[in-house]
Amino acid sequence: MSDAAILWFRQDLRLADHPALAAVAGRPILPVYVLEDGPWAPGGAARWWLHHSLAALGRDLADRGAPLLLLRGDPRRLIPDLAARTGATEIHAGRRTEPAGRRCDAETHAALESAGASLVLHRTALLHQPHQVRTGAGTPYGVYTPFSRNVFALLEGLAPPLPAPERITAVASAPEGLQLDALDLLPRPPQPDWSAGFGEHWQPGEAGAAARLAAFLEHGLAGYADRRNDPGATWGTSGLSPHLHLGEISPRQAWHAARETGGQGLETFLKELLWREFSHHLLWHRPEMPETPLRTEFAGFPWQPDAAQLRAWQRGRTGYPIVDAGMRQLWQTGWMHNRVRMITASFLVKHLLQPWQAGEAWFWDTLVDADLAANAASWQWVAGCGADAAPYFRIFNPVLQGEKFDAAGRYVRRWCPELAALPDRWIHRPHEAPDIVLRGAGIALGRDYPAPVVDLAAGRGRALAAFAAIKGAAAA
DNA sequence: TGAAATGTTGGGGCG
DNA sequence: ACGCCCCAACATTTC
Repeated sequence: MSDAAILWFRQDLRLADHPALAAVAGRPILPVYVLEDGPWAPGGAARWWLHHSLAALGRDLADRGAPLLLLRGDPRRLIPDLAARTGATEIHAGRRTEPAGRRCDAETHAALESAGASLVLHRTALLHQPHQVRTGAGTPYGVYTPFSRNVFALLEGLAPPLPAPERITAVASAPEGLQLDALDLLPRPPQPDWSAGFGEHWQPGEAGAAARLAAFLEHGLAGYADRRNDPGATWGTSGLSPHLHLGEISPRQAWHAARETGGQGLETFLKELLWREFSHHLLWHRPEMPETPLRTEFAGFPWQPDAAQLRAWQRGRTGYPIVDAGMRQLWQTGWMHNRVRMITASFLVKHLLQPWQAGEAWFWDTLVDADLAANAASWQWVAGCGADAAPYFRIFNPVLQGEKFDAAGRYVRRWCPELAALPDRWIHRPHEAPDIVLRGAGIALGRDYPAPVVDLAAGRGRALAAFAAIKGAAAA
């Protein structure tokens, strides 16, 4: 029997602070990544990121002596097969929260066991353990505030991050690894490829993640509480979401580094990390969350699917500048500011009455940080059908939100440059601007910038009526 | 991690 | 000086 082990990378594409990697320290290992198909396989923008992240991990692993093996297919067959070929009896990996991943892991483990091997899971992606954290009543959490209070207390004893191993010994009989000149297995860019410009904004991979965290701690953390809601601010947010999603940096590294830096914005930042935990907690206990409203009365909600309305939203042509700026930032960079995600999502679901799943699907395809748990939980929160959701009648007015959070129009002018010459007074409401102002700014509505796709008051009224229609339907 | 409608208050113009 | 009206400004309620 060999003491060789397989290290199966999933959403933990790093070498530092990797408990599964640490668990096999000193043993010959075969690092492997499996590209899996399935209903929630990575979308277009996420595939761009994954491509570069795997290439970076492959380089780092090769440098340390154990090239990454990249496979495509069904792990329930591939992993036991690899175990047999290498003689490994232990396969180490990070625990997953996605329903398909959990099912796959359970079945892979069963297949391994019948061959005398096992799949050993570690906490690599989260700060808390969804299967262990419970309310006083023994039930899973459904409300953020008590959840965060409990987890905050638990994390007082959080162990420090683990160092990256300096050398990794490869198994003797390793199949051919990932070659940088043979990248054809790597995820393909989307077709048509809108991801060409993403590289100007992001550096996927563990080194890029570490650089991003360091820069945020230096420039962003102190002012985080004040600036995180200003979408035009320079260091308003951490920009860590895509790095965290693929585990190029662990939440534990971010948690400890932020606490060591300390200062004004610390609590706010830690709370945001816990929102990520909460989403995964919800998905663990409510695996239907990506497809089905958590509040059952929403099953009969009178959505009004409309391809043209959805299209206008997707392409940033709704006629409401803060919405259009957000959707264009998403398209051009693979990312959107959190405040603007809420505004655009609310607009789609409430003013346009499009099903939240349509927005969820678009974000899934276009966000580089698309995360099944966070995406589903957030859309349900906005739509009002989530466990801890905003009341349905809480409807964001995109004009007022724009004026409140982007008062100087910095964000709108950046992503909707055709509006740049409008004075601040009208930058969030071009449809109300006097003709002379529009002419002065060189804008003809309907030609240079769209007229509104919906009247805000009418859209609001329609949304409230739709909500009233399902009110009290739960008992039926 | 709302917005709009409605209600209340108080200063100031005015007869 | 006084009552009346207007209407910000703020508070409350309703969706």
